[in-house]
Amino acid sequence: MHSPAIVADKYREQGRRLTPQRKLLFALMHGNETHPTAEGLFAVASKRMPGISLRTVYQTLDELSAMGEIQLMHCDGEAVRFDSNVEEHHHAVCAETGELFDVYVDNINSLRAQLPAGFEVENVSIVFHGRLAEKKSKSPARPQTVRAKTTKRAPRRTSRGSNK
Amino acid sequence: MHSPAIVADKYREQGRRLTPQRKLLFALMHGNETHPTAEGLFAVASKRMPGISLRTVYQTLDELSAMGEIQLMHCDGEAVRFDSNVEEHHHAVCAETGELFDVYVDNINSLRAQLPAGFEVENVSIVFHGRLAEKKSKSPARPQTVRAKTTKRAPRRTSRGSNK
DNA sequence: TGCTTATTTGCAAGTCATGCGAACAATGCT
DNA sequence: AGCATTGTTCGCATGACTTGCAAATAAGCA
Repeated sequence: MHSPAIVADKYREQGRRLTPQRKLLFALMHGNETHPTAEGLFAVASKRMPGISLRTVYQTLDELSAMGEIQLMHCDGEAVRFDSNVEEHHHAVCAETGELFDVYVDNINSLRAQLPAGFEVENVSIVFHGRLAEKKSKSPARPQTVRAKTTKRAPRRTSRGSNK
Repeated sequence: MHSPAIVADKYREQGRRLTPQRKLLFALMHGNETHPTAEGLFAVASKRMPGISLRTVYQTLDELSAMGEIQLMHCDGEAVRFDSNVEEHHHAVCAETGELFDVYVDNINSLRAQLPAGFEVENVSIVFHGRLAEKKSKSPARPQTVRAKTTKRAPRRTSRGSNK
């Protein structure tokens, strides 16, 4: 996502108005790597601007995504998460914490996939499910070859609806 | 998913009862490659057994997934789809029709991914988004190299809630 | 056949999102 | 600055998809 100033310009160019709510949300999303849900962002925004409406958060996020400034990301059956990173990238989800990380994969084209006849791929999304080992060493992330346990994918549980 | 007879045995072994509803649903899911939603399966089941409850369909599907006979599959923000294929495989979604196809990828381990430090991958899920070209030739699906347009991923729309 | 206990059902309730319209406020103009 | 115009915000209603619950049923067994 572009800087708040640039996004503001794009807004103006489109005849949209710059409200305090929008300014706040631009700032909160810029450089945000937490992949927040609307509710999550709303919670943060509410601290700085009590009274802001969840409806406005949804609305602004929708605008930003329509403008290509952020991306929507559905993970399992959870609430939509918003990603300020619009570069081509993928994700890793920690089964422990639910945290979501950006992952860059540089050789997607080398995948050998048995696609249906006549299927034209427009884009591929890859999600690595796993968990963060108890952080012992803190070696920086570096390219590595995936080594997924070749176990059958464990039936993941859905989880929308009541959870009381 | 195993044959209805085998699934029935597993049910009996677990002290579960064999009801007509369950038998029907076993039969409908066995070999089913349409990745139906609960509502979809309910619609089909209702024809053969008017009066069957959507609640029962959900319940039976949950049991089957808990027993590892089927898998849950979340695609974008849509309703959960149930997959009778529990082998390790992936999916392709047609943006045109929403159809979902099984895809086998044989060299996932060769992906070069920049994962967070200390992230242990348990499994990877890959979804190919694209569309089925107007079926002109009908050459059988054969292994091929993915050739995704390297365009930025188009912001996909979420779509739950009203659609009236 | 009669019991015991698992199931089925229908409805209420819950979560995440969007539709809608009235009250508000950013902009542009004078 | 004052005012009109029209885009925005906000709260509530509505909607889609699921799950919780409890009463009514019906498997499986003696």
